[in-house]
Amino acid sequence: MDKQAITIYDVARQAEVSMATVSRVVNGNPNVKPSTRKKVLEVIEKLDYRPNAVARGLASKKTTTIGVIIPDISNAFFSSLALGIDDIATMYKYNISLANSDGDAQKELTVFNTLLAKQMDGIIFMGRRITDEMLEGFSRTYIPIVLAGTIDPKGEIPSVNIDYRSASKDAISLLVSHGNEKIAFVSGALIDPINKQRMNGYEDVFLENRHLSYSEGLVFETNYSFEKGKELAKHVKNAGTTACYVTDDELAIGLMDGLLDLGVAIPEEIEIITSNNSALTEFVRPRISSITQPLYDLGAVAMRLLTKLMNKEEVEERNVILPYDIEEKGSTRKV
Amino acid sequence: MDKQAITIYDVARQAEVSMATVSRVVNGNPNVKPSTRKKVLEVIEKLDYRPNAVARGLASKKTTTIGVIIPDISNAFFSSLALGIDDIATMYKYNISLANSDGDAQKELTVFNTLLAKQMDGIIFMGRRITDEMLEGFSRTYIPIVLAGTIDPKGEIPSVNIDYRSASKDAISLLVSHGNEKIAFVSGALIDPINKQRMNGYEDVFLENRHLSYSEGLVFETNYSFEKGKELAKHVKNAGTTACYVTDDELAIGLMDGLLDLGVAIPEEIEIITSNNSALTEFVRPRISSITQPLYDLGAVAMRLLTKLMNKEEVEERNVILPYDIEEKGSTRKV
DNA sequence: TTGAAAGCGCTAACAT
DNA sequence: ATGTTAGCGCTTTCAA
Repeated sequence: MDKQAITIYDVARQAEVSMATVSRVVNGNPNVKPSTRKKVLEVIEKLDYRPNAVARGLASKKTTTIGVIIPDISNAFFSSLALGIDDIATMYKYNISLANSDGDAQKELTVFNTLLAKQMDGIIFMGRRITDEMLEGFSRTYIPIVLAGTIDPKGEIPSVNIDYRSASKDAISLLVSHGNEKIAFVSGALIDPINKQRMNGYEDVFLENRHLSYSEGLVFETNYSFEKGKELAKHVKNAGTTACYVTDDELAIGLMDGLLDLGVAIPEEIEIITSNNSALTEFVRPRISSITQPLYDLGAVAMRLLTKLMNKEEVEERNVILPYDIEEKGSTRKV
Repeated sequence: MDKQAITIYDVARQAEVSMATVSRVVNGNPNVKPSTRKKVLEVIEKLDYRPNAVARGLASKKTTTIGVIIPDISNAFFSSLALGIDDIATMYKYNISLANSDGDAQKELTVFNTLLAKQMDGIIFMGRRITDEMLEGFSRTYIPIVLAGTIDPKGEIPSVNIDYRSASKDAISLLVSHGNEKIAFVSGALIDPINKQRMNGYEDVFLENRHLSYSEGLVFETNYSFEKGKELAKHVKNAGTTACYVTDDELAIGLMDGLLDLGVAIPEEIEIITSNNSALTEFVRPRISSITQPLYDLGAVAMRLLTKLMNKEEVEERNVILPYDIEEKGSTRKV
């Protein structure tokens, strides 16, 4: 027996008005005489009536719910974005349907489709890589989609990011300015567009500093995890590098931990700079220097952009680039 | 113009069958002749028909969506639970509506109500404290609710937890067995039921070890954050304690960092043991010893319990207690 | 300012 | 095995 037995019809009957009037009251439509509004409100109160959002969604074709596809909710980077998304969504009275994709292409597609079936008003997609199938799925629907902290190589989907290429270039240039000549590039999958951009930034540095020579032996591709970083430590050390740019914080922390185990002094012998400046970078000793991305804002702005798209407002820029900075902490030398 | 213009009716017409038959095919009802099933499937494919889950929800009174209320999505403890919830939810074909509450009582109430309005089939609640209003809200609805990693002092709401009292007692007893006599209890809000239980465990230790005397000066109440832990370091040191039990990992890491800054050797001079064994405890040097809670399982089991409740299956135990353990790492001494 | 009535797209008896 | 027919609870013209 559902307690949710009271419908708009019950309220209408008891208040001796039509369903339409109740609907108007509930939706704050001004075209209601104050006295009848009052009467309706009283009955609503008395009956403890709660509008059924599903019925409303069917009738109005709006669910006031947006879908969020996230690779890993327990990952500090993405959950920070999610927090920003949630805050702004709440501000604009939207709810969030959250779906973890494990970064699995098949699962992304599946959850995307169920999100569509559930009539989301919009979708925010986060992922390290976007498959062509996914892109095609995006283009086959008319509901607005925004990428947060996620790159569409074709630049067709509205998105919010920082300039990863320029950021990594700056980070690495900083290391160059410290006199480092053998700088390692420690990254997650190089096929990921975001890492491709970072790699471009790495290469840019060589173009500007002709005395440096690019060496494949200084590029390390692995997975985003503490353990992988730790495993990599000896290879990084053996490569004779004196500084590393790392594309993920956990990876960077693992790398540093491994290097410390090998007796390497950080930052005296090897400098490290990472990419996300998540809280983790503040928890370790020494603190890890990092590119600072406005993680929360990346999510918040993406959500704000989505609201505009959902309202069919004009948006001046569909591919938003947020500013970054570099925070020098304990894992890089003071000069 | 919605691309989602094709309805079950369109399919029915083109396939020259009734809506009911299409519905049967879509829902895998076996009472359909293979040949007509095939025909319907073809039309579905051709038209790229996707069932509207909102309409289905209205008609069937099931949304196959569950609500999840979480204090902070970017907190390692809760997001680990969320991951477990999501995995099992996906396994049982449920979607998740996620709502961040900031641990704010008012917001919890608000999101709970919108979740009800959106006709969730069930709700998983996580929070550090449950207000009476919230409890009353829970009791006013018939949809199943499960608490994950969250304590209802009255024990009325189905829940999944570990035995926090016993766990903290064990952790502290370990510190006693190392010869410590002044053991600090460093906690978040003592009013939170979970911390009350831990406090009880702390007190239990004194009952069993008459040579120890309880002192208020050894109980530190603060907020869950790295900074607060760091601030607390000097007070903890000045209190002359030689060991601390901490109820939160970030707090513990902050405390350790602060103590290290003060030149205190960990674990030689002060031992630390924390409560959640999140990945963070592995990132710092020394590694932090911890009670190990099955975080993922806490969420997974809660979700599994919820599915049973939603299916009106008999459940033997509505208040599930999962096992814990203690992992001795670098912040406690080997004996 | 209010009401009547036609859907929204689907499910679920009930027939056949 | 298939079709008919009511709804599900609400919004939204269109009239009045």
